[in-house]
Amino acid sequence: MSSIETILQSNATEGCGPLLRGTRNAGHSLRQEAFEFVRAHGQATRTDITQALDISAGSATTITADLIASGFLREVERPTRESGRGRPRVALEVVPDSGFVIGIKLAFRRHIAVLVDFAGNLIADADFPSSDNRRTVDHLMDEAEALIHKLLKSAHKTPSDVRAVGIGLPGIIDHNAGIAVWSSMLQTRDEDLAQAFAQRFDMPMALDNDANMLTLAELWFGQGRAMADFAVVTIESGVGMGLVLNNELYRGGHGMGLELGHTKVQLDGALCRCGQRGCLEAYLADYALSREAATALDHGTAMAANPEATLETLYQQAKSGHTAAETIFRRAGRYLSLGLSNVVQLFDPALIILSGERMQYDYLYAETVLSEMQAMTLNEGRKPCKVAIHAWGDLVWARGAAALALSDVTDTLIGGEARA
Amino acid sequence: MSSIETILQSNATEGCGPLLRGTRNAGHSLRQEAFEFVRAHGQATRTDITQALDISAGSATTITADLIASGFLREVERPTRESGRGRPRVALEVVPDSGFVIGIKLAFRRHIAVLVDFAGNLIADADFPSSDNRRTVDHLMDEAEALIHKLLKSAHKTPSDVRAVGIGLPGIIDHNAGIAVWSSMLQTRDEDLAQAFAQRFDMPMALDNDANMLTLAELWFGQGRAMADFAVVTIESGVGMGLVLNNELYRGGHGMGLELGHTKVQLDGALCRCGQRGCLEAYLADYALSREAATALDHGTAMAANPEATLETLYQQAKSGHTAAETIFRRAGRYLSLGLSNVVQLFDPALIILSGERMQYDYLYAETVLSEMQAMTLNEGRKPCKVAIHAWGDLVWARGAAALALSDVTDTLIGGEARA
DNA sequence: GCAATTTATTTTAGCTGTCAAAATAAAAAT
DNA sequence: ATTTTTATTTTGACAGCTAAAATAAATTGC
Repeated sequence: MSSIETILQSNATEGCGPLLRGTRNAGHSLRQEAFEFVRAHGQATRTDITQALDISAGSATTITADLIASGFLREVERPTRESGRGRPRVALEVVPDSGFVIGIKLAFRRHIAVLVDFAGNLIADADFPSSDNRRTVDHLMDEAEALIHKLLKSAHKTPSDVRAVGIGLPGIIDHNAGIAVWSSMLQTRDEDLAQAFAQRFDMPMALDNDANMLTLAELWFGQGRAMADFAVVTIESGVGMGLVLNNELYRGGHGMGLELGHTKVQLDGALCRCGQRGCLEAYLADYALSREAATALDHGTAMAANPEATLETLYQQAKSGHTAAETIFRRAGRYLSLGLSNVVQLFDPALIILSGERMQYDYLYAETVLSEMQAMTLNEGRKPCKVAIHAWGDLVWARGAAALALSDVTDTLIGGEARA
Repeated sequence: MSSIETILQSNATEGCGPLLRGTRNAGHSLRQEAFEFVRAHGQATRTDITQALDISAGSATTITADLIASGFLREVERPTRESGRGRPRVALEVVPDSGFVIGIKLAFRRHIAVLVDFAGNLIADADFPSSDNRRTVDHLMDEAEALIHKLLKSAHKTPSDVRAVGIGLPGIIDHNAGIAVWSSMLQTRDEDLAQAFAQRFDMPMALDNDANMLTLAELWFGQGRAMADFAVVTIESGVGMGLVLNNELYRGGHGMGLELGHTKVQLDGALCRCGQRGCLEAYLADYALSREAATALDHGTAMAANPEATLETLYQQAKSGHTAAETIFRRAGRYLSLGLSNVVQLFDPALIILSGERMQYDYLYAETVLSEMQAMTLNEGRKPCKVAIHAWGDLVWARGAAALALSDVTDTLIGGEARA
């Protein structure tokens, strides 16, 4: 049995959002818990709620009645099941159009946005061309504005239908403050995007880095839903990581995300974009592979139009037996094993999800890489960490951003004072 | 200004236990919160509680009255302060002898135990000789029993005075299950120590690994008290780490602790005790240094009576300018920098505390090591991570174990149903 | 088809924890 | 001695639950 699991498009069972939140999850009101339980399971009966949240039947009635009155839940028409005696349970579900949120991924090449309803359904998506250059905040906001307009237009919605917006972009992002401390897309640092956004739009906005978006997507729509602790690792232009601890995204002590890519795997090792030496990224990222291509391949072949094409060529060469090209991927694979084993050693997650476009280079996630990783982790009596590969498309990132918006809006709308 | 801070004996201000638990800490009852607030601050007035927990003055009265009636709190006699007009606040404090707990560190060479009262005061300590060999669970329990007897006798207490026991020992420990999955001290694996303990004693027992004990000690009595996220790194026979996230000890996804020592810092690197190559430990731990001593020093000098003596010799040589010996420490130092920078990169804690006996080898924590670590971490706009060195004695470990017992017993006694 | 049985949900009455506001206490200032 | 100030306690009310009784809506067994 392989320990790898490849999932192409996880159109999960039903519902969205973290499952399994063990017993009563402190911090939230019962009202919110109940709502989230129903949303997580797609549909659920009052009795289910009674049992899951460990509350009395009476409370379930009161709370759900309240949520129904507020327009967030409704009873399902069609009968739930046939079997069993006694009064049948009647299922509840989230009213999908009780609210909509937008998730946006800002990136080079193109920006992507999705419109998601309150039940987590994808309603529409849109994209917008993006340059490869650094830009001003103002320019970025122009792009976001155009993207949002395009999205809303295609879905026949107006800005007033949108309850919140989640935005993900690469770089070091202070989620709490809504500040882009540093981003490869911006010309300047410490930009207050929350403020910039608020000046143009009248919707709450949540900001985070792209790796966290992806992790949220896994937590809300993917395999992480049933998992209390897991890590997501992406290899793209850089190496990113997101971490879920106790069903919640962990953003590090200062709320700015984690940097697996700049973890050192070799003293005085390969030169990294960041100027330091021996970073994991310097062995794994696009530029790390393509710069070696120059040495391995003929100059003509190697220096293709752009780095991506170079990489593609290199991959084809390796596939067809070119020894030097093979070696390049081989080493990258070994460093990936090492990096993953370090993650396991330090967090002991139940699952690591490898995600991102570059997962197509199967040299990187071949069975050997995974088994090498297992071999490199001390395994005294622990369950070995599972590894899953998710090769899903570009929309996920934006869906993760939508999840961010969704959880924010749930907190304020369902949990907070303000009731619709 | 140096970023290092050396603390010899932190007889902190007053009180014990985590400070600063931001706003109302979900999960606990208000009653427990209030008790913990008073304990954390040594003493606190009702008004302090009102403000800190953001509750009404009336509630503060009710809750404290209840805790006083239960015998856990009492009013402080001597006036709190002189200044100010109006009715003076009257301070409350934990009744120290409303309960006692025992903390035990089981180790090679000697076991240590401490008796701590409910206010966190150290009442007594005791030790007991221990062999350097693996032993049976039964034998280990014999030793624990003897140690507990000795401790209680010296303090003129009986087992019935003890509300709980915390035990720390090296290895892979499943805290939740109370099982020693693997320990260097035991002959066999997967030993159910919780059960073995319950058969001999009539007190609740909590088990954890030694690095976590040390971390708890920092969280309860040391510098970590005011810190929501921090890491503790120890260099002893191995390299251990404990992590506090959100004011709570993080034990990893499977509750068995983290393994910084077996994090890989070099592909195909130095051979580690665990059988793998390139572990951080293989560059830092006692055995890693002393095995190189054989090469660096004269055979006669190198192979001293025991590894510790060897290490001591090596250190003296390095101090007095022996180049090879210096090189050994130098390299260890650089790998320490690397290991620490990886911790920062992955967890982004506000503070790393270096702890353990071996901190005396100041080559390892010299200013250069620290600055090298800073240089190795990507620092785009983040606050640099502070590093503190704690050179405190052997008792800390046991005090950490006591903290474990204390927090357990607080949960059940103050928070739970059972009221004294 | 009708009563008995079973399971789900709603109603009811009551308890607990918490709050706001008023009352009381204990000091300093005048 | 009186006023002012601040701390604590008392009081009355309410929100959020719960347990238990009542009601609903099926199935099963005659």
